Amino acid sequence: MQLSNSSQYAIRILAYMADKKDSKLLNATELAKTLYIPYKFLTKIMTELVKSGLVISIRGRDGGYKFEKKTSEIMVSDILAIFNDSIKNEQCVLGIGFCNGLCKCALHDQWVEPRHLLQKMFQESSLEDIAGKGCKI
Amino acid sequence: MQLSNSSQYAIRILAYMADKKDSKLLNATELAKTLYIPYKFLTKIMTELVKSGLVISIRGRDGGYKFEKKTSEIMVSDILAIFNDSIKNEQCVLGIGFCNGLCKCALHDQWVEPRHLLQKMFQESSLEDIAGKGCKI
DNA sequence: ACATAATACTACTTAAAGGTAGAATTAATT
DNA sequence: AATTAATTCTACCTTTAAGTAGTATTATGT
Repeated sequence: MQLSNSSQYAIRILAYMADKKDSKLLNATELAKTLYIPYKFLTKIMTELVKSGLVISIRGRDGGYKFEKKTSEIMVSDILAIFNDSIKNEQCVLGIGFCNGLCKCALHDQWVEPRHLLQKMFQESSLEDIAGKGCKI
Repeated sequence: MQLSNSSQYAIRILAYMADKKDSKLLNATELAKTLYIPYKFLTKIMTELVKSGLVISIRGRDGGYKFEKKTSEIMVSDILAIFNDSIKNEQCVLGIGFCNGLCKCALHDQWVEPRHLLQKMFQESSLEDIAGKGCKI
């Protein structure tokens, strides 16, 4: 019952970047060291974030990453979507095919509220909101 | 963001068994067919449940499984514990080492309430409560 | 032009979850 | 005693997530 490592890392990276958004560019080496994320894995994740249009990359010497969009416009749920970690309404806690009003799983009724709260949490938290909150590690 | 297959299967199996608890014994073949769970994987899971003391197995002809404890005394959280799927208080949504009051992750404050609701859901749902609710598949 | 320092790409390796196969064991019925 | 139908054990296979390695590409500064 947890997010994938990629999602966790991505949120931590972007929250850190949001905190430091005054600085022009942040490069992979610095991010990896600061956040204790394996360098090669981090660059893989960053490339995903670039392809998804959340951040821009500048290659070559003095290059690095910066946001493409405003941090107030990037929600945590947007990040989860990139790594197929979204919590969908149809998602059944017991993994049965169709879990809705007609045919619902044994835990369906209990699951509705926590799921909704999770969705709300991810959909309503922007990077601006969470920037610089708490520790990095 | 979901339970392991083993946990999902185990809950579905036990909820079904709780529903049919009038019948003396339920065997793996019937459970696998009814619940559309791969037979061999189901027996593997059942053996875990036996070892954990939730159910008793009777070997040999006319054998099968039945509950060791009352279904009102088995909570969903007990099942999750068997498959290392419990939601713990220390569990950080962003996977950082120590996420508490002193050093907390960027999403810590938002995570507290959903996590608590999830824990509550699992800790307060007994097999008796969820027996026979909804569909099986 | 060249050296340097950065990202991007391709491919591979490792670890864990998910699932399968087959033989061994057990117990009831005949 | 033999047959049958059930669980259990050991070992393996498959798939996916996680992580690594090496090279190619790009752009800056000298």
